[in-house]
Amino acid sequence: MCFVYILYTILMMGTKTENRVAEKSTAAEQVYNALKRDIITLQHQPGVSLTEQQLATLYGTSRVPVREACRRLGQEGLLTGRPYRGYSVNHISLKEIGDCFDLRLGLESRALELAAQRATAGDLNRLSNLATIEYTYHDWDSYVEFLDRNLDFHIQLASLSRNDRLVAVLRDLLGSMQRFFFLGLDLGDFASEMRSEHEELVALLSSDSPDLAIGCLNRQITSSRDRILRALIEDRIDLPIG
Amino acid sequence: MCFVYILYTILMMGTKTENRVAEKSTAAEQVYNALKRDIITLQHQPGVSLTEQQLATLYGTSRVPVREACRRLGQEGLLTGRPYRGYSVNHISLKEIGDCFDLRLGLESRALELAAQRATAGDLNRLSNLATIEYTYHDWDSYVEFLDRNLDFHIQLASLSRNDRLVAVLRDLLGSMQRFFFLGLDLGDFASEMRSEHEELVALLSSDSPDLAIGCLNRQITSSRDRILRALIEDRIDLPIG
DNA sequence: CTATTGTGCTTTGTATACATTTTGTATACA
DNA sequence: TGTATACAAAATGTATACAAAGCACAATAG
Repeated sequence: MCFVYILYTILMMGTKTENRVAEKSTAAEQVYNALKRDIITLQHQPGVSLTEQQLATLYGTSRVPVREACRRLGQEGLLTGRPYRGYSVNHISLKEIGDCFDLRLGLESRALELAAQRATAGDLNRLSNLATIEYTYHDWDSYVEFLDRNLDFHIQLASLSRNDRLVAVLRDLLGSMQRFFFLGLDLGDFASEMRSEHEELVALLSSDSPDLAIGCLNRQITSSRDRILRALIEDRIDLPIG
Repeated sequence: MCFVYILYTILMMGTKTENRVAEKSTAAEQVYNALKRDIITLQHQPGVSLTEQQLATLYGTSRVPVREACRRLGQEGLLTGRPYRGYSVNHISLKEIGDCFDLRLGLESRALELAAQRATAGDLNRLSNLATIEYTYHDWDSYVEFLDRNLDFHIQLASLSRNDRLVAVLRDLLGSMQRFFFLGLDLGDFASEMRSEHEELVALLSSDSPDLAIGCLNRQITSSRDRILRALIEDRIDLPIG
């Protein structure tokens, strides 16, 4: 291994990853958040066409902030915009679900590998506070918040890798994957199964068993994917294949 | 393994990954390309401040297309924009180089793993055509084109995974990493060392040795990182650490 | 002398008017 | 009847004018 990289590795032990500050809400930011939420919760269903003017009146602003929001969401994989022809909400295909989970596996595995090398005891303590998530059955708002906290846990876990770039990519990916959980599934089952997984993961990390933790995470992500796929099939929810 | 995923896997064997069509050049697209090129080649040096108006006059257009280009480049990690305060070209720190290479390792490893399962003989033939890259020593234009083709090779290799999402992320990442090669290094050495690596990789893939191929790729990426880090140190190029 | 507040300048944020492109439709012609 | 062309409608792409926000610096009160 290159001696420079050893130096680099040592330096990284001490660096702090920047915590994203809450940015002040500009109109473009608000439209971005609202539109993203509405797409994720399927208020705008996959495949429907959206025009800038339409969204502008819907969210009470002009076309410019809408435009910016649409471009961002386009890059995150929730929208597709064709020049001079407007936007359409991306379809959720079986292929896309598989692609996203494959990518997620790669990213989170790598992040956890790095996190095991770099995380401190204090980091793990702070993380364990996020691990336990309350959830009341069949309450929609509660479920939305549960998903938010679940996302946050995975982001914070990845942040222990101290790799800002990786975390940024993962944040976008997990954000757009939230949509999968709103496909008309029986949501209760998911939450109850996912609850204990976080604690298991933190425990393995705390006991300094990186390989076990990575295996555990892989099993969890894989089973999450399979839960979704199985539920889709069993509930006979029609999705495009490719 | 979930039975549904087995079905999914079989289906994926036959799917074709969409080839990105060359989009017609709108002004925003042109500014994006020009600005990206100028940042990568360090015409705009790391750390300098840029204003929308300044860029608009520089590239001969109005602020709107410039704005869009800046937002895209911001999301790709080349620029940082602070609200009401303009943009600045991101610094290249040792930490960022390390972060990017770590992420790249994770992404390309995963892609190659999938590619080994899914690629056909025809795919590998087509790829091997891209593997050999001509390069004339100490010719700047030639070196730029060499880097472009090197990028293309890695993108096409990753495309064999049939995972569009992964490819999109990798494309952005590798694009912003191009900048590392323009830090005033002796470029000739890099090119000559990198040339044979592609062929070795394709050969291992063709001989159906996925594990060897992944190991080979990992060594190549790691040594590429170390070449850059070592050259930076030896040439005494001052970079921020964190 | 220090801290705070106000003022002005710079730059982005937003709205709106206009240009350009795409696509569908109607019509003329073979 | 089929095809090609011209035109109209709808949407984004671009430019510009104005509003809002941040920051530096000076003036002022303590």
